[in-house]
Amino acid sequence: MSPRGFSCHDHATCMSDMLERAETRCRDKGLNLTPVRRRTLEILLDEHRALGAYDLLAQLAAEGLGSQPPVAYRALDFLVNAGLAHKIEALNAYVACTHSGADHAPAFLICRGCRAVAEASTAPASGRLGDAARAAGFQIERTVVEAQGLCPDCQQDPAA
Amino acid sequence: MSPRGFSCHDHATCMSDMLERAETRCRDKGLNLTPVRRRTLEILLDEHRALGAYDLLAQLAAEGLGSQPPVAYRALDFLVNAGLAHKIEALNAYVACTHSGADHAPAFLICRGCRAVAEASTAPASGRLGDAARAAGFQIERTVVEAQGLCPDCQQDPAA
DNA sequence: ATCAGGCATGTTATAACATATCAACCCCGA
DNA sequence: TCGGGGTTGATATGTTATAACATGCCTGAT
Repeated sequence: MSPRGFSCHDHATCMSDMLERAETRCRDKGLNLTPVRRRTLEILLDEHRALGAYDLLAQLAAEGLGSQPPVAYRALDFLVNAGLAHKIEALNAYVACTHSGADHAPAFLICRGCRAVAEASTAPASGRLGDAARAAGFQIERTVVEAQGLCPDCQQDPAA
Repeated sequence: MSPRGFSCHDHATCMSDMLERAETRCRDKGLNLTPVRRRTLEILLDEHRALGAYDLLAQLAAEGLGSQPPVAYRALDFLVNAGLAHKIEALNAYVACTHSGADHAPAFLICRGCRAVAEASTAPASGRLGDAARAAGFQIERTVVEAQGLCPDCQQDPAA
């Protein structure tokens, strides 16, 4: 499970690490990590928290990489399909994937204070939801598992 | 876990049952189940699947119960806060609660074919996500657990 | 060499989801 | 009767997401 996201870390190394993995992954899978897509991923990695599509778009626009909504949504779709980013349904926002390995069923701890997101893995079909699905004859294709609350830092915060 | 929603049942009885429970619950808690709120719940119960706020609004409007978005959102907020309905985050849509008991941490099986929704319960802090949260010092306040896929009926369907 | 096809991007417009704000009303208790 | 809380009415706007169509660019087949 080892979540990531609420702990201090060498951010520069973390980012370059993840980017490199993303490039390898795309090369291996025949995917085209174009400048807009790469830059979108960089922004997500850099923030290390959930960003709305329009937040991203503003950044991209400021850098001359496109200013209309489809630009952001296309880049995000690509990243999500490539497994390099995830959508946080409870926030309508997006985060970079921090488990750069193979396909996985992600689960998230989402801080309502700072929108920081820690990613963990779930066993999709195991557990009680899987039992319920099997009992009902329901075929699971995708799972959304998100816990909202306060991260250690924000628990200290007066604003909390 | 016993999911509900993909099985045949006596719908009329189911509805009147749930409505009665909702009324009892509101009376006990000093909540005011007004006509708009009650009708909104009825529509959700009747459909037995995820409805968008604007779908609901259209129904309400057709019945002369208000035609502007706030009408629907207020009613839905009330029902969600009262525990009589849930929001399906992955669809930005709403369903009637089928576990009319006390507060619970719901989990959903959502059919992408017909938008039918079965509700189950999760143990919020148990399981692997709870482990990860404790390990990270994260304080969970709310969980979103949603599985998307195909219900038994839609698995047969040619359109699937 | 050229042209068809795929893929990425540019551009405009609009759909779909959600909330802020203020006014009016109604009921109940002081 | 006055005032306050809660509900509704109404207008406007904010936020998130996609449809639809045009353009450019590379590449491989002929």
